[in-house]
Amino acid sequence: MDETTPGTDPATDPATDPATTPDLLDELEWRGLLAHSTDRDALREAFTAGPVRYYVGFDPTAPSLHMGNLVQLVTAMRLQQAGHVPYALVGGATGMIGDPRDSGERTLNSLDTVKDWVERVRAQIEPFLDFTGDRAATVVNNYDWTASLSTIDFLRDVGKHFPVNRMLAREVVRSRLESGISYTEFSYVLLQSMDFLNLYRDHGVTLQFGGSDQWGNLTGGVELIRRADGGHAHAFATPLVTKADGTKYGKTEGGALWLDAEMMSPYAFHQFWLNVEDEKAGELLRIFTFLPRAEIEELDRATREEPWRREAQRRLADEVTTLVHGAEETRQAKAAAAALFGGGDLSDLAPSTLRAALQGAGAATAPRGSTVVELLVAAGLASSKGEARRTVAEGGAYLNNERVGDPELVPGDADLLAGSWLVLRRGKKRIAGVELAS
RNA sequence: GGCAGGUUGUCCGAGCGGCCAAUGGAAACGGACUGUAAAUCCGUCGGCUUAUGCCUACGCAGGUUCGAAUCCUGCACCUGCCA
Repeated sequence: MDETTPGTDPATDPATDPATTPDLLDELEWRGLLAHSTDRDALREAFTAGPVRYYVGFDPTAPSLHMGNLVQLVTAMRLQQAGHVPYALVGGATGMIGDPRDSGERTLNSLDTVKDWVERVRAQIEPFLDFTGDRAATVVNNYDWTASLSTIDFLRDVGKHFPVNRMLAREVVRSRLESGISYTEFSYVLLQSMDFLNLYRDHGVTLQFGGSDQWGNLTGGVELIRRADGGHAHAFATPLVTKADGTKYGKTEGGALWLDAEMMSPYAFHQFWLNVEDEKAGELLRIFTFLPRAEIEELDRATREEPWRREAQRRLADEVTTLVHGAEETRQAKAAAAALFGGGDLSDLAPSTLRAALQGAGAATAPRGSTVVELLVAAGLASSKGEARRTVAEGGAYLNNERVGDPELVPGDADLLAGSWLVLRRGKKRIAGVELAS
């Protein structure tokens, strides 16, 4: 992460360019960020009345945040840039419980694991927000006010405000009644609602947003503030980002779209956005970038009229990768892709360019004398020798951009690029470098 | 606590003594076509020194049998009905 976040660019910063920036609520609406919300007019009024303190939570369910969380991070940035005050909550407590999901009961993580993930998540969140000035962000951890809470207090002060019949009516809960749901997960909504109440009381926070799967938890908090304190708070939910066919993103390439560079290289991250379907490019530009309306509409037009140029995808990939990994990593990812997908002869590339490209795409080492099958496995392009053999048999294996027919082929010195490198490819897009140990 | 049903490969879901590494669908992967897009069509889809071979796998542990995902016993978990 570096300082090249779009927020620091005056040309795209809504807060410093009020003349071209419509009302914040209109802006969120235009970007398709309001999947659900409490009273919109009330929310609009609150936004115009003055700085709103708002919060968004991140549960440590993994060592890194992912694409779904990025929607919230970027949205939090938008609100801050529009003059409102962010509170980012890390779920040290809620992460110990786990919110109910359709796929079934979660496995509880240990306290140590959750604590470790909390710190990682906190570190990931911080670069996205501005911690200076009069709208400085604050990071809070719900473990701080939950850990010492007694069961009796919890049941009297919080539980009393939750009618079980209403809780049972929730979509997730209903869907889980057949397959089973523990009391622990069933109670999750109480914890998150209590978070909102606490932030409302102690920090004057009056708005919470989150993913649309959180809608029940968001309204739970609004309800609780009303019942417990007679207060009025707002909530909105961002849409679930899906592929053009409605299925979830991140099922390819072996898992979720992680923000952590160790878990997903900036190159792979950049490639993901670059390969987005035409129909989704505009939507994703609206959600994930700070490009102004006119520019996005121009990119929409480009996609419609000259889809093969993929201008929208290129711009999307550059913007989002820069936001998450910084300008330098983005430059390298692009350079790597240009070198590897350039279509030219790989041996024409300068050794330094090739090496840098392969480092970005993924590099491994293997002993000399390895067969193509062994190299594919070493490069991580196949998970077993059997799979590697199959790939060769299917005509999907390439060595230095040449299709390989013999699984037992042993590359010789003449095949080495930049001294000791081989470029392995599986299919059209999956590329990795292997350096032969001497 | 009682009775009934269930637990199969990444997921869903067949199989109900040998022909089962296990039908089918989805996902995924590869090819063709393209634009590193979508759709479509074709192929692949447990592992291994590629083998009329071995290993691992049908909730867990035992047992019956020449032979078990399939039968028996115990255990665990899930669901439903009754208390």
